[in-house]
Amino acid sequence: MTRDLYLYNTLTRKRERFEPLNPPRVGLYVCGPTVYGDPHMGHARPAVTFDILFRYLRHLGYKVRYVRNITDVGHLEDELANEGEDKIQKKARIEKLEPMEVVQYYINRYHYFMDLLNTLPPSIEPQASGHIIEQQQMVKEILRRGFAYEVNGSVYFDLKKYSNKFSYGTLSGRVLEDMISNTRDLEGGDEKRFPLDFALWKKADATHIMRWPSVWGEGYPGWHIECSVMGMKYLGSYYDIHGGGMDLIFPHHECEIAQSTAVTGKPHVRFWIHNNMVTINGQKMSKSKNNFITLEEVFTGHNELLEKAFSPMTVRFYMLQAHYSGPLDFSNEALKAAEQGLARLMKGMKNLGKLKPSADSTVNVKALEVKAYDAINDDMNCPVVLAHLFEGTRLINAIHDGHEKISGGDLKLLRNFMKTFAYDIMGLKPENDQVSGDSGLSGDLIKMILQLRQEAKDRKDFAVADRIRGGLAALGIKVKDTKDGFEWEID
RNA sequence: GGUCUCUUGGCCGAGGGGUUAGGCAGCGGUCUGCAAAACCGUUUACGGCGGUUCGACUCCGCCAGAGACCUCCA
Repeated sequence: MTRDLYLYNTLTRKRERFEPLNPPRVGLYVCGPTVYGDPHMGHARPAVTFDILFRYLRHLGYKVRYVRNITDVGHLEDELANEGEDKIQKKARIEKLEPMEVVQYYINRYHYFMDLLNTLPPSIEPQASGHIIEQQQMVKEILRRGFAYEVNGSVYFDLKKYSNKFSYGTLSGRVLEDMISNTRDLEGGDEKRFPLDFALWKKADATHIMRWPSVWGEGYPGWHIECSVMGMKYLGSYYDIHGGGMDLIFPHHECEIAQSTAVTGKPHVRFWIHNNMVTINGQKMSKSKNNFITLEEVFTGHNELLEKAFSPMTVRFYMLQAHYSGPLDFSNEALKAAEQGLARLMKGMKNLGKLKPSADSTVNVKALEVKAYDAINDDMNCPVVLAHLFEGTRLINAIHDGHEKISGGDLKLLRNFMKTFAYDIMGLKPENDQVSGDSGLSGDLIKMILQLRQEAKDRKDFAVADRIRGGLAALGIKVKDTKDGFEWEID
């Protein structure tokens, strides 16, 4: 019934059938944030993308270990030149905080906003700073195997030596020779034997705060080593899936592959999956371009590009309306459209509970379910899944209005289908449940006032009825008349 | 400069050689004291020029435009 799941593998540039290496277990590693700033729309994309994958793999019955790292050390401002400050340390200096204070603050922020987006927490969320010893061990092992060298207390990966035995650049489709001729700045760190060599361990100079003792002296790990180390520590030396933003393909993931391969002699990941970028006016949204919009700004509406606040589910829905592999352009209009669409879907979900079964069905629920599975199995085609959920919504409304009939068995099937796909797999959830207030004094007061308005309407005193409606509207309470009474909601 | 990708109707955004994506907006309608909401229905789309083909928006070539990576960024 569910058929096979196909995923696009960056490594082979093909869609491949997914099969766990060690069923029923699945190992999923995703690159998490570097915690030196507030999470923005760009961080939400991989979080949502791989949340869908996590949810769907679990839905298929796999025991998934989902590891998403936190980078809290070693990420320099300028990686190639091997200089520039550590991102965390820079923030700490500016804000006059302990580096770990910065880290903790942004981890908390990240968790808070990811939770609002209804992404499930990973099984393990390892921090680079908590795995210094393991990283040192791996660096030692790479050294022992002759794929690295030490200079003045720093250790660099020896790409020339590596590329004699293995090929570097397969993930990003690059050829080492081309890269040499095309590298903008061949000068870079003078300690390196070869310009494209990258740091595994860096000596900490006198001003560097984040430092750990090692056999090479006091220092800190290079950026790429943490993912090799933590992925293999928790998922084994060869695991199912590694995900992240496509901007990480080069050099981060390429270096990760090189490090892991240097140690085990083999690649460490079966499927590489990369989500595309969130753009704004067609340009990538990023820290360095300073064109990013934080999730807090979106959720509060405090940004000049936004004319109002948008809810977390609206953002989630908006992301799911595009396939993860394509760019997604951010705009107020797109979010507004998503908001309306989501509202329609959620109203359908609400009507679903009110449907009454008939003796027979005039709708084909089974076909709908099959199509939805086909869509999600086709490289997580969420836009098409949503299209089928809207088809389900259309059916629900038609049944609700008496244009179609549904049998008891089919109704059960339809409820299960809609809930499974909308809630369990797409990870959507109802929001704003203050409608038709049942909560507290103000809710009761509004209800009483509306009761009076109803009575005025019943005796055709529309002047009074309109005055009440207008008065409530001025207070931000929107009244909607229904067949058998009224509904209200706070704006 | 190198490598790669993209160009779909008013907007967002799927898709694939011949058969309805979907959402939003617009328009028409149902309902309603009015309004709002809701629901139903609905309009001409595939950058340009060639080629392959019985048939291409879908494959190939060229041109134009946009973008990504080649420093850090999800």
